[in-house]
Amino acid sequence: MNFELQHTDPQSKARAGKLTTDHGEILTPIFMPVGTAASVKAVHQHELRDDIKAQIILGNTYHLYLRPGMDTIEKAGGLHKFNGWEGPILTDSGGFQVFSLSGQRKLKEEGAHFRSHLDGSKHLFTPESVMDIQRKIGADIIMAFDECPPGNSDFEYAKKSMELTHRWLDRCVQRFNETEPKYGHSQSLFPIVQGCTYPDLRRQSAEYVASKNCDGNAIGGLAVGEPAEKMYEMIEVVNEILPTDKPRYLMGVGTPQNILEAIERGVDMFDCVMPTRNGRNGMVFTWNGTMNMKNAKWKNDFSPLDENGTSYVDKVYTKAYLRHLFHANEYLALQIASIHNLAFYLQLVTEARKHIIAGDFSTWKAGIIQQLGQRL
RNA sequence: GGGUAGUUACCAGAGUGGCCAAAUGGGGCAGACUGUAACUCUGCUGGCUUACGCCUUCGGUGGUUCGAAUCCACCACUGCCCA
Repeated sequence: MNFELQHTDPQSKARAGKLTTDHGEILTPIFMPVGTAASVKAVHQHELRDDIKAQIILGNTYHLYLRPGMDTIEKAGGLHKFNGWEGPILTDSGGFQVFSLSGQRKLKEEGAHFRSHLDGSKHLFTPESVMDIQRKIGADIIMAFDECPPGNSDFEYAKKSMELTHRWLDRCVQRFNETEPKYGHSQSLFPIVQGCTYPDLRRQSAEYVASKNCDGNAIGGLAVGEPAEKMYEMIEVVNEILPTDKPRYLMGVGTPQNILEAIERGVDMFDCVMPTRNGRNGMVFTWNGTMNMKNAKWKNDFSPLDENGTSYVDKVYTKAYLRHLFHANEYLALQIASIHNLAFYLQLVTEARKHIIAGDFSTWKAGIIQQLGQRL
């Protein structure tokens, strides 16, 4: 994998770059649609590729390990073959599930013991097993196994958690270096900075992560309950330390505003369930703010879903029609909203990239943030 | 014509003397959602009120009772069965 830093915004830390994988190029900053269970929910691959113009999608170690299981993924020839997505894929390590399914897990030095949310069966994830699983899944970018502590963790817990994540990182790197890709294309391991909302811990973690000299670096443990300003502050602290010649991935973030703020602070890659999950729940993102498509106000609004949108769904379907589909509980509602929102998120980062290259990112961003804050 | 069951809020449907402005669904109106246990979850849904609370409701009218959606009488309407 190769990363080329192409432009840096003169007014800020925003960057434009090009990431090259064996499955294709990724122009940054980029948003990566989340496809947890080998599927970006409600969206076909051709829509992702041709309409949304997704350049890379996510999969999830925890979910794929439980179902369909590694046996099936291996027999399929890896995740790319299994789900028919020919572009780059990144897999999350399951560290976040250890956090979000916290009622069912026990953390130990060796790894995380947890129960399946599907059938209650007991499992153990270790840094080594998670590397092995991600070799079998075969994503282009794989993530280190970390602990993601809650945003309101106290310093002592955050410190212990970070140190555990660092020890796990050593083991991930070692296992990664001892093993080979299975399907003829290369894989890169990204380590994850933790440290909660404590600048000292974040610095320490960023130093540690940077010292591993991996192909790219991730910032985890943000947008987990802390105020947005804290998140921005942590991004600034961390990006002072993470190398500029490697891509930086802010995990799980976020709102369009969050993404623009993070781009301005030097982040290159994003993923978030928001466009898809919130879309399925009726929320549509536009340049002028969000719309709750279930609301009565759209009942007889026959204007296009989004006049400024780039997706075909924006012109073909009206607001009134989408509202009707949500009320009628039609599957098409989920598809339209998901496709629109993902296309919007990709348009957002594509526009950001253009303005970084044009050299007026910060000015442009300030205006856009204003518009995005509205509730339509 | 005879018998029988019923009539409860937008709909369906519990409730059969006080704890009932009335369970529960659905529908409706809002809100939430950030490395997806999520086509999910939360709140509201007679009127006035921020709230406490007050007022008007359970087919209609009249009655019994300290007190009625609940008991009685008559009337109206509906379903089913028999002619």
